[in-house]
Amino acid sequence: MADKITPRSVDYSQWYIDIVLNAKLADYSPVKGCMVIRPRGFAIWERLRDELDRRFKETGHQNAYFPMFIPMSFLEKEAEHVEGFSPELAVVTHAGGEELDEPLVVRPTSETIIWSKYRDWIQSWRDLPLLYNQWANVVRWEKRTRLFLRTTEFLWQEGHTAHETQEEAEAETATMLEVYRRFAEEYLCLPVIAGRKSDAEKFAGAVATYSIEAMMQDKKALQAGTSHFLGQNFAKAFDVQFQTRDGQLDHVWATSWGASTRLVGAIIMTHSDDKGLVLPPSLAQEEVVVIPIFKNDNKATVLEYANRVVQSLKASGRRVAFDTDDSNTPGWKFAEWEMRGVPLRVEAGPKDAANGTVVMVRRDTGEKSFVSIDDIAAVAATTLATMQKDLLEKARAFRDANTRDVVSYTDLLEFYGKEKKAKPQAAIDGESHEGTAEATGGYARGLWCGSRECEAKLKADLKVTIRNMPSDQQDHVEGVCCLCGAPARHRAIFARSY
RNA sequence: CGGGACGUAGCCUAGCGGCUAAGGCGCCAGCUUUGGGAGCUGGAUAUCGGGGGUUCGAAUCCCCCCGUCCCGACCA
Repeated sequence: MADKITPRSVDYSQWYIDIVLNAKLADYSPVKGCMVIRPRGFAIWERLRDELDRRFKETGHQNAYFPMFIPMSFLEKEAEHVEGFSPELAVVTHAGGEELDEPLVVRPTSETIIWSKYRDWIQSWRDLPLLYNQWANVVRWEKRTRLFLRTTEFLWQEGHTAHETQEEAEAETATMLEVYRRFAEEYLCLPVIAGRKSDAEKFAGAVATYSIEAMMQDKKALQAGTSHFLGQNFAKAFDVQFQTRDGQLDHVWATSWGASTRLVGAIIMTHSDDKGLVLPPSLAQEEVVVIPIFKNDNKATVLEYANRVVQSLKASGRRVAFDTDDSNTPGWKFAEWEMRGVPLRVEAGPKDAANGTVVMVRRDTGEKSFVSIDDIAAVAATTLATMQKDLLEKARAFRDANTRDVVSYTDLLEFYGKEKKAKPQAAIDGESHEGTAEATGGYARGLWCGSRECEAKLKADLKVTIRNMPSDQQDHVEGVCCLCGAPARHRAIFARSY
């Protein structure tokens, strides 16, 4: 098998690609910009999806499915929406051997087709709220793609809700942002900052966009989920009116919210190391791999012993892989299962069989311990629970260590380094490509006046953007904008981003 | 969409105008081994990314196209 994982310190982008490919999570496709998700990668998505779906249902949402083909004219009904998406649309012009009367857009998102139906389904305040979600694929023709992080076609869920009042819709937007925040932290071990996007970064057609932002190991930010307050924009575009409690007609208030297979990329980039994938136990296809270590003369004994270990773990509800292959050495298997990101490795050899113990090794820390076979199930359970907490805390500590408060433009310049680019080690060694952006900076937290000009200047000078304005940090915004010195209106998180 | 690098077996690489395209890893068979990526023997696998051109002769030189990666522009 491949043992080629480029160290992060040499080339972070290549490290990420090496992990995705070598851990067999995904592969390239014959169509540019698309990806094939392989079983080990899809298993992560499935677990993530099932848990998120559970949380949606817990908060009162139902699943539905809308078609992937959308009449071009639908998109054109909301001006900002079509303007935002038109550069990345895939359009079907021919079907059934004939040219279509009206081109069909392959959905880049489903607001328009969904609102065209909401118009039929909503008449009275008694029909509200409408809380629907769909799991689907969408297509956005991207110029520059990266496995999981930005692909032409990707999988996601999109929630679309309709409400009686503005307050109710805004509350829904906040509720779903909180669902994402908790899900990211509890289940994916991704510490995130929840907040509102600047106008420049908001969704095409939204009144306000909120996001959760995670920090990758190269200190760049990655948007891991979004929740939009759409106001009455789509209701007006699709003429969705309802009869209010006092007999008036009013347009409904809307939200939409989504998270995608990009989350898989975020998980890989947050937790993994130079040996391969590291996964939160919650997401791992197998939580434990049991590796028997035998010689020909003790093979039967060891396998029987190891099988007892496997049965004990399975009986306690663990997802277990049992690697009985006899053509590879234990060392090879250790490396292989580490690359695959299995959280716990249990080694059972002749010495262990004699002592009634096993060797247990944590993937995240490499820590080894000897455990009695009688305790294996209990110890595995507590160790996995600990790992789930530790991964979050490790990521949080990394983020906090790379977050700095800034008060002036000078601070920002110093933090991010003006146009600073480092040659990767490969280039220094005389090989290959131009420099990749050095892992400088991180999150800068500072005050902002709210002007588009300041934001644009920062992006032009340093490629740094406002990630969001943290919802829980908008009290006591007193002082001046760290960019222009005008009175500040918001506290913002700045970063380079994916 | 612009700039750069690359494309030879599943993967990595050699060959850079001349005979039957070479090696390592992996794969298959057998033997042997197994506590951190074992060893021996035998075997299979290449329209040299695709098309066109130059030439007596092209993996090798030229043109066009396609793809991947990196940088930029664009973008959630």
